[in-house]
Amino acid sequence: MSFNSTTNSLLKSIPALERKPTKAERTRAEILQAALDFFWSHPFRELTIGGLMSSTSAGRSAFYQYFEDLYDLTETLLRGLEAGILEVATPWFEGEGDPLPLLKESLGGLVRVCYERGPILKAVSDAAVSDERLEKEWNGFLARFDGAVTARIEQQQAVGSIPAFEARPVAVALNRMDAALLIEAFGSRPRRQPQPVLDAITRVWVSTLYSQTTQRSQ
Amino acid sequence: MSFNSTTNSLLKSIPALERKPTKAERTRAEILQAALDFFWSHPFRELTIGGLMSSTSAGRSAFYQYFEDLYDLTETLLRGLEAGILEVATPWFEGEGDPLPLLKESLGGLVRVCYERGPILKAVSDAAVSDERLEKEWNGFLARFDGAVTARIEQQQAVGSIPAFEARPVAVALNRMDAALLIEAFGSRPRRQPQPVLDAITRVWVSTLYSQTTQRSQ
DNA sequence: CTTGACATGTGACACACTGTCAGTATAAAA
DNA sequence: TTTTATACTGACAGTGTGTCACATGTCAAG
Repeated sequence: MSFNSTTNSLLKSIPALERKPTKAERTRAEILQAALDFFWSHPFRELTIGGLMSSTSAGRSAFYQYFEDLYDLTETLLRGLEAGILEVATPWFEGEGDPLPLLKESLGGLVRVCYERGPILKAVSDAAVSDERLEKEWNGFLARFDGAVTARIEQQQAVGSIPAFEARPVAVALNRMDAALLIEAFGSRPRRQPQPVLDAITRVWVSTLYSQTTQRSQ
Repeated sequence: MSFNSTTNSLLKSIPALERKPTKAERTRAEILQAALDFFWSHPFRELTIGGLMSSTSAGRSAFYQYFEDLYDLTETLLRGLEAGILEVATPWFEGEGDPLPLLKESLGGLVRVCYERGPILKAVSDAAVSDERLEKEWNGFLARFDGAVTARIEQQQAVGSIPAFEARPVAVALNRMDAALLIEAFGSRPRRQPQPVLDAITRVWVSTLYSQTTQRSQ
């Protein structure tokens, strides 16, 4: 009754240029899909090349035709995730007009994407600590958001919608909070309810950036 | 001119009951110290039992007399760190009177302790993703702070010093931000300046908890 | 001291996983 | 079909782990 409906979801070929995927493309997609399925029910540490490949039609050695190692594979998943997140974050990053609704829209999109692909997020961040190369990619991924948020804060500080303070450390703080919270909430089953997570994140962002605070100095 | 001044810093025996440490205690302390030294200049992933023990006076197998594996050793370091942090966090958790200065004192202490022992923090959080047992300990460690912060928020919401909202998710968000930021800032050399980190953390905590926000609803 | 008993440490082993390579099978092109 | 390039495989060596029987060290009682 059911069949694997997402096997080719990773190819994302441009419809116009569609053509029969070659054997190599199919095997590669099969491996990626197997990894993805795995991450929905197991942590990264339990993944081995042998185990992964035995859930595909190819033997263990075939893995090395497509990926250097498990971290390389994981990096591929990260790239897809980054694209997805960047897309939903656009409103606040680039939108015009009242920034508060834009921020809320972006945070809502972020939570939605991470709810849908939480295990990828968790797998990547787990894997990153064990591999220098992937760790750099992961840090780069985070740093790109840090940069974008910093720029946006500074731009809005210039026009007075955000109070004056050193933008980057606050941007980093907010982004790290997002990442840690989203991983914890949606990284593995059972996932938490998205709404309270969104509410908490929104509260912290909004009060940090858009509330007229009366912070007494030291 | 210099000598290893901290070799026995891990024993922490009660001064009154001091007595000559047995051979086993000395070896154990030597291993812990070697690990600590290691973490100041290398990430957890580069630690192996063989490498660790070859920087001590004992052979590789002796390691297993004292620890189950590297995660067990790392757990020992976590326990010491938790004690240190709990101590400096007391003011806001338990103090009486105007909560804002208490919070600032606690956050200041937190940043100071983590600046001093950042590599431990990073080593533990790195190691945790690779080992189920240590991961549980680490989550427990975080959860204890979540609980304490949640309780404190709710108590102050009851007396009106903090606005009404669901306390736990916000507590979790703030704690995860702290952890991620402190690890990133102080987890490995070169460490960042403590002051901007403290400022950013303080800003987020204070504006989230103690500023009269005018958050427009959705 | 010397002895004995217990505490501490060791070398050698089996295991699991990794990454490589020469050679084979299979798919695609001619 | 034949040819050629591509995809795949099994066997191997390497690295690190954890365990075991045995060796060595320590220290108190005789």
